[in-house]
Amino acid sequence: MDIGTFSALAEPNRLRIVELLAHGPLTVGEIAERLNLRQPQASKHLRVLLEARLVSVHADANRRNYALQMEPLQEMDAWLNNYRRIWNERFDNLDHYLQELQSKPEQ
Amino acid sequence: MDIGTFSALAEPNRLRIVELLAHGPLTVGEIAERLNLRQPQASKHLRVLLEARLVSVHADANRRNYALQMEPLQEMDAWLNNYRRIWNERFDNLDHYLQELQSKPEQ
DNA sequence: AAGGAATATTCCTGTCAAGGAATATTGAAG
DNA sequence: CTTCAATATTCCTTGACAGGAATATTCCTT
Repeated sequence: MDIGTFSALAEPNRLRIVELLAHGPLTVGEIAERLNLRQPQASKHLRVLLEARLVSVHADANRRNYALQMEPLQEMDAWLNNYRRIWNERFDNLDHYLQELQSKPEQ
Repeated sequence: MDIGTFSALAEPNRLRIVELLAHGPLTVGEIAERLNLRQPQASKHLRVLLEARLVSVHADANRRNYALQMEPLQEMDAWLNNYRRIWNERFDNLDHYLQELQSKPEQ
């Protein structure tokens, strides 16, 4: 698991940017406006997200369109797989326990 | 999505602690030993993980057993759901594209 | 060529977090 | 009650990072 992903998402404004870009690519100005950020800060946060490969840029003349990149999130997803096993096991144990209760209803 | 989870995991040693605890609860000393950390740093990192609810403690006399807690990871999992939709869509699009190619093999 | 819009970068400052070293706490055993 | 083992906490220093303000860059328009 690449820690850069966690670091990038550990900042409130950057997390909001990611969630905003989930609905489609946006320009720096649009992001700054919707999140009530000053333009330089928006740029800086986007730079960090870019280095974490969480977004990509596509220059369109004066403007720059930032789009969400799924790879780091997919990596997170894959990383979580190890833990899903664990919490499923625990759930299974609970399940077995409940079935035990069912099979001996009045004890 | 709780940012505290990302912040806690954004530190290499803490991520390693979490991955270590995936195999079962451990004591502070065991964690420090296996990760080549000094005991105070291990304690401090565990404190952060505790505040992020990523681990729980169970005092056993002199020792303290730390165990992984799944809730924050499950929350991450739920948060990722929004994005799984997106990358599945894109995969579907690619899929359609490949089928188009198949239906017009020699063009 | 000049001006303006969109964006990036730089400099500065304050805050926060991490590691090292030392020390405090807690519990068990003699 | 003293000692020792396991763990937590404190103090200190250093480095990273975020925001503000100002400035640089790039590209379009006229």
